[in-house]
Amino acid sequence: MLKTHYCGDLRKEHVGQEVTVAGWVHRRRDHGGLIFIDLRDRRGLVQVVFHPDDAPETHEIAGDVRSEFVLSVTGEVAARKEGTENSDMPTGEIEVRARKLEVLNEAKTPPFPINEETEVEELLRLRYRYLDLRRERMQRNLRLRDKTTIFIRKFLHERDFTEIETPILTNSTPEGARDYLVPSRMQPGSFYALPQSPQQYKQLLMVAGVERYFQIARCARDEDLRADRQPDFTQLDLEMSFATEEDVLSLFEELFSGLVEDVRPDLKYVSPFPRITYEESMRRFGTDKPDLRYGMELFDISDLAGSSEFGVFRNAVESGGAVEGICVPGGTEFSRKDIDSLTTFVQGLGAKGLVSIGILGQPGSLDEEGIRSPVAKYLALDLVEAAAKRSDAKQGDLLLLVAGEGGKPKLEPGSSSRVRPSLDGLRREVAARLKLADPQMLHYAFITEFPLVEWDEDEERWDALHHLFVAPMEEDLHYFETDPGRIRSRAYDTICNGEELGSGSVRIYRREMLERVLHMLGMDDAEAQKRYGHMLEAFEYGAPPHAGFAPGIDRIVAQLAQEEDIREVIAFPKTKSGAEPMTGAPFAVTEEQLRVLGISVVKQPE
RNA sequence: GGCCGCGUGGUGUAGCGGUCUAACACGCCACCCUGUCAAGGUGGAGAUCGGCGGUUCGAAUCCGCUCGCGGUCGCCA
Repeated sequence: MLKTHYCGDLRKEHVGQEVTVAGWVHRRRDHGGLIFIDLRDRRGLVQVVFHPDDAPETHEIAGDVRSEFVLSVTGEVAARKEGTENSDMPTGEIEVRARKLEVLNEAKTPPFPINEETEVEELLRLRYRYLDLRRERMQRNLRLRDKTTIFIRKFLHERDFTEIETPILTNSTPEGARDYLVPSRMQPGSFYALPQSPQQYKQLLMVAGVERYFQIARCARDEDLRADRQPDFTQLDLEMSFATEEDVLSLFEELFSGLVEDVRPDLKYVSPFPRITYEESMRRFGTDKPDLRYGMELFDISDLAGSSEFGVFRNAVESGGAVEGICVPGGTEFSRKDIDSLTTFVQGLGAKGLVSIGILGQPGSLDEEGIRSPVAKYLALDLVEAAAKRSDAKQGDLLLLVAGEGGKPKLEPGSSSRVRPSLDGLRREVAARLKLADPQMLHYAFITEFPLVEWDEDEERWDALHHLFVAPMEEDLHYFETDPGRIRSRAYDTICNGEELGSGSVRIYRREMLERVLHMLGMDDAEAQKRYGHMLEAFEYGAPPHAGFAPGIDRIVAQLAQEEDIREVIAFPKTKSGAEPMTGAPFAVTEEQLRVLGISVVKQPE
């Protein structure tokens, strides 16, 4: 090695030793005579001093050194003089008195500061990702990610799981997200797909008798991106034979708890993890991934609003819609402008509007003076009292209500199916404005009993909500022919702080059941055989009951790192348009490359 | 694909119709400086305001289109 010690490791005990350290120039302080250089490596910073009297030539070289130069410095570790110690640095009690300095490489002035945590435009950071990753925050995140995967592997190996790799070049998934396709040269016109998840392989590993499998698996889905979605991402893929929901959920509760204690012992988490059914979650929070760090649960006054004088409410209910709301603690403090902006906000989510009712008086004995609302004159006092009671409103709280009409298309503003999504968004927005969520808290929970299928309006057929291999709940099997939308599945999600971390289920492991589901989704035998023949066949050879789970590593690490965006915990992420600004991917291929593959590119019509 | 936001020296921001010959901080360059640690001091270079078009006597500032980035809805089994 070109160094004997890491910069950040030097301490008082090294005083008197001659060491060679190597790293990057973090900062230089040139006093004309004395020169100080903070040298940085992966372990931290150490101050190097260049005395003109100690080594004049070395001192002279140090004068020409600039930020991010790569140096090798040999010298003696010395205790700092009385009064010049720096208690802010772990190495602050000592310094290296440079005897010899070698410039291993020079560096241009970086396009953004490496030595401080300034916000820099993300595109620029990605273009120079190798410099961005040199910064402390990114180094910390990369290490945290490493600690996370180390923990997971150790935890699962201790429980007798086997890590098994599955193919990167695989088959297209007929259902689900859009595939990334890879052309086959040897079979022109045929394509591989990158895995959206190793779902089928892991079930086949169960048939193979592995019993306990996991993989830290790379996956790819060609869909539009978000702060929590990258085109290629990593998930912890896991499957267990002879397991029930309880086995999987308790395993993951233990895993997540242990993980927090191992890598972020300074953060809090809830124990035990709440388990909430899908139906309950939708009713209480309007979403299947609620942020449980604060209250403001939804309340429903549809039953009362139907007889209201207020046309917006009455029409909503009479058309089969709903009137629901949340209660903002202390919300009467909101200004007219605050409420206007919240109205605009929910309209963006498909609500027709927002009705606000400030509770100025004491609930239970409200009079006209006791409520403040733009539509006060249409609202009967007993309706407001009832709403206040259901939401447990106190004096000073603000009720925010959204009404939606039934029978409208799902996405049309004012549709009843926009009520809960709007209130979910509103709840998050208000919580963010009032800072209701404890940033030190990781509020994990499990959501269970998802519906098995949902109606696809465009294709006019039932579609698997999760995927095809989710086992339906035994007691709902009779709905298969009568009311598929009511079939509950044995699927579950893990959520944390309002984000979905991953999902899983008890699987179908019998041919008949898979066929039954495929038929319900409108697939005939020939089609089923063509697409899922290998699964149907495998299930005929003694497939054991099994269940699995697949949480996203990127999201888990982002939360542990307290980052809002998974790009902050991915070494080389892509922009929203799927580009990778450093390498320039994706790129235009040559005619020759296309010819070999038997592909011709059609210009997109304008 | 829809909607919303942003795009000003190397970086982060200010300016939002004329006095902008574009300001501030950091960085950069030069000189001074032997105990600093976001060192200090003095001086200096550096942007025509993402691009195109329009409105106007006059545009960084207003409008349209476009590109890029981001957020969100659709989408993401």
